Amino acid sequence: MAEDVGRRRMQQQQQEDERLKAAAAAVEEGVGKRKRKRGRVELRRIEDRTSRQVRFSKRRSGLFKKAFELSVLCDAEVALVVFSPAGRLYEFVSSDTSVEQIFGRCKDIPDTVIDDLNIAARDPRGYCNIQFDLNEQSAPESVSELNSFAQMALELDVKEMSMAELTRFEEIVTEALAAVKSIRIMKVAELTQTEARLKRDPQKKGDNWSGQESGKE
Amino acid sequence: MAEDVGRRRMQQQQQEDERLKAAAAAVEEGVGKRKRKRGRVELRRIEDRTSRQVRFSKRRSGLFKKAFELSVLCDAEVALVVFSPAGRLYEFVSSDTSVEQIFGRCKDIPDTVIDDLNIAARDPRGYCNIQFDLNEQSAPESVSELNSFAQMALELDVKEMSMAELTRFEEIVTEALAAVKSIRIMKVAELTQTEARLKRDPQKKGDNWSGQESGKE
DNA sequence: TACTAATTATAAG
DNA sequence: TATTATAAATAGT
Repeated sequence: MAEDVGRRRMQQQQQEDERLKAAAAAVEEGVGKRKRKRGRVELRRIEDRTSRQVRFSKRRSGLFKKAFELSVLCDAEVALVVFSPAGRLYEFVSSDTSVEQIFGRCKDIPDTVIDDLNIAARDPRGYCNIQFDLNEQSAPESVSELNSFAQMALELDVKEMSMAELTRFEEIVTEALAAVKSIRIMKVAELTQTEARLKRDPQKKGDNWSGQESGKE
Repeated sequence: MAEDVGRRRMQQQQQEDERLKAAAAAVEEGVGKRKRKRGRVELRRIEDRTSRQVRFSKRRSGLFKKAFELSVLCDAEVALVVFSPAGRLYEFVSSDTSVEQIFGRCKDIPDTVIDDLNIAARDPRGYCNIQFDLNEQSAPESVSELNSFAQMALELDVKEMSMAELTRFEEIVTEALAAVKSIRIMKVAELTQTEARLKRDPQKKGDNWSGQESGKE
């Protein structure tokens, strides 16, 4: 209604006003300390080490979560590899394919589009058979932690480890433990949900996507 | 302070109330069409093709943007590959490296597949370097536990585990952690002895585990 | 780590 | 594609 519209405009106006006020205040202050507004960031490398670390952690979580959601919601295959500035590896792969396999498929496909962000889109032509059984219901972060562990477990020889390495390894096992715990917790949640679902739809028994394409929607 | 807390709770309560109101209103309306609230999504595959396509497009953009930002802000190396449900390939790589190069750093493990929830190897025996024959004579119980863990990590499919198995696995990881700790402690003792010896015969070797960052990321 | 204030992302239209 | 109400992510504490 008119009232609604009016209120909306007011809210927007309010926000705009705030910005202007803040800007004006900043100018009037004439101070060089530009306390950046919350939530906003300049898109450039964060110089402060600690700050960078913290943001890396937060944004990494967010990124992996998004990747996971995309894979589930849209039935897409996603492979994500991130090296922290410290060189730690985090990875996520949506299907049961290996990272090698997914990345390997890129080689044979010619570039079609490349935009300004270094994002390339290619037309696979013959590679359209995407059939997977998504089972993932878990947190990507935990998963990548677990992967880090697995990788180290494979690469390292414990008896030859230096103290630093051993200490690091201990950290990783700690992380792995956390990861397993979180996976188990989510499993519990999952089972709880399933239980609830079964009460409503006693027929559907799980998220089994295979051969469900022509079903009722 | 109590006021603060109270206010916070009130805000939360308010949000909750809104949801409940909306829900109640919907029910009272007696309309069967449950209009999902804007912005919210259930984390499951979108059945409707068109809708799925649209969301894929939007979310893909968001994901790539996030990946880009992470790489710039946090100086991280990022490689992202996405196959749309239609089979089209999108990729992003930070820096000037290629996808293959970035990924190459992950796969020093021959014949081994590690993906997000699958921790598996075709022939673990040949590649698992974790051998605790360090002190054959006095091999503590924890060591064999750790071997068991490594074995399981290689052989088991975490996402397929039942609750019981997952719980057991968690126990084992816990034990593994204890094992690593004890090994490290032994190492400390060992180094202490060595140190004393080195005082007469100085020949130190540095063990630089580059990229040491305290804590988690 | 948790919280709050803002910014962003995004589902529906 | 643009709009907008909501939900999420997240910068700064």
